[in-house]
Amino acid sequence: MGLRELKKQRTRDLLLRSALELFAERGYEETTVDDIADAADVSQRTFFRYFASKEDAAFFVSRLAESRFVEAVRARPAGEAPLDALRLALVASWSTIGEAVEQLIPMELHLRFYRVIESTPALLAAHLRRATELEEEIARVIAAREGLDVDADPRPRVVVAVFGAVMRVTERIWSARDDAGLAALRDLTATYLDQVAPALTGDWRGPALAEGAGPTPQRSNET
Amino acid sequence: MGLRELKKQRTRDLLLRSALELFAERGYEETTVDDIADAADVSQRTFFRYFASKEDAAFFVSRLAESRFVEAVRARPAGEAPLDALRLALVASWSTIGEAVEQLIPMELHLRFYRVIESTPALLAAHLRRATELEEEIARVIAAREGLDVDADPRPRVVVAVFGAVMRVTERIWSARDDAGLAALRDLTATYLDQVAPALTGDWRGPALAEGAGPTPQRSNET
DNA sequence: TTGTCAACTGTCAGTGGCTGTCATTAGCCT
DNA sequence: AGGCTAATGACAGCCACTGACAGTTGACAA
Repeated sequence: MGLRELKKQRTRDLLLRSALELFAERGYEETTVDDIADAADVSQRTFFRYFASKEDAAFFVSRLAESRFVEAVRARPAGEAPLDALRLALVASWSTIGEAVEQLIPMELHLRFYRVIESTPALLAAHLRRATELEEEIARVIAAREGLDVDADPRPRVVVAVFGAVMRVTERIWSARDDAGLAALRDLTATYLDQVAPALTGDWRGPALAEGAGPTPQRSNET
Repeated sequence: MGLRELKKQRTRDLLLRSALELFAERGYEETTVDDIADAADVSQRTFFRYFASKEDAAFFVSRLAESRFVEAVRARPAGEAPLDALRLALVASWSTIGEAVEQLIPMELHLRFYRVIESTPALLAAHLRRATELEEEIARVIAAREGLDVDADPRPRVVVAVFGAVMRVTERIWSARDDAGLAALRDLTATYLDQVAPALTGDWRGPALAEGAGPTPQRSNET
């Protein structure tokens, strides 16, 4: 790799890290692109040569994680039921995603920024839009697995949408908690996914399975 | 009502109508706030005194519709299962929403603008964020119905999230079709809601119920 | 090594969304 | 009629973002 290439990568990395640190410290809206550029010792114009927008920088890490998850879904054996495949892909990609993130920035910073996303309307909106795009991509993967046409059969999009909805509820609850660590997110995800069937049943007198503000890890070590 | 009050209402109405018409005609991003203000013969500053943002004007009508839906959910008899209550509230509020919208702008314009939302990333993002806020509100209503605590029991948020997810998939598909009328949306909604259970089942060899690009109204007149 | 090309960067100017300020206008009330 | 106050317009300024142009620096061949 040439010197030029190396410098470029260093600049992008520095910009990314500076951006996320500033976002996590003082907030997204309170951080101007000029601030980020100054922190990385480049001009504002240069920032926009590396990132299409302020938002683009904010979701750079998420993009990586998402692509890993899609790969994991693709790698699932054909026999599994769609919803199982999604859940197992999530479990399987967990560590892979962790490594990929850590290659760019400390995981601690990523988690801290995740809470900024949830508490910043503009970022949350962008996050949700990106999530639906992801869902469309995954719906096509699921449809392909089952030999179906996404436009002819509603089910692929519906399962993926349901799965995604539960994931988002989980993220939301998790980010509002005090123990917003990786383990807590994994446990919460499992708990909420377990609630899909009970929640859709008319009979809510079934097991309530209280799992809320308190730190009540239900299941772990599923890797 | 005084003259002042009347003039204010007229101005807001004119601004709203001008905005939506311009959005529908030439696109959201292609329309500047100055354009809207000019069309309504006021200054740009005045536009921002009536609407907090360009986006705020875009979702003014949606806000009305959503509040009607929430009311409808609240009005559902306590005996119904949560998912049924949501679906029936939707059916029940259909006409009420229509009237409320028509009071502000022609329904045709509203439907046309709906497609602009889906095709404009910034608007779609805002729409999704607003949708999750709505879901939180409805989750609390559902929880109250069942005598549960939203933070202690995951199920209220999960059902609502699932319902919302299906609604959004429906909107998306609907807006991409040629016959994007009210009746088509109603039919599509019913079709997709019917697919929740089948989609979550592992067995996808069941009834495929092909309903896609083609104009294939499945059920109507459920009012 | 050196000269040339292409890539990278900084500077500057400009647009659009949005806000604060202040003077002016116009409805309201006595 | 005249004073009070809400509504408005005009102006200045911030921030995200973009296009244009010029200067700098790595890459590569002679």
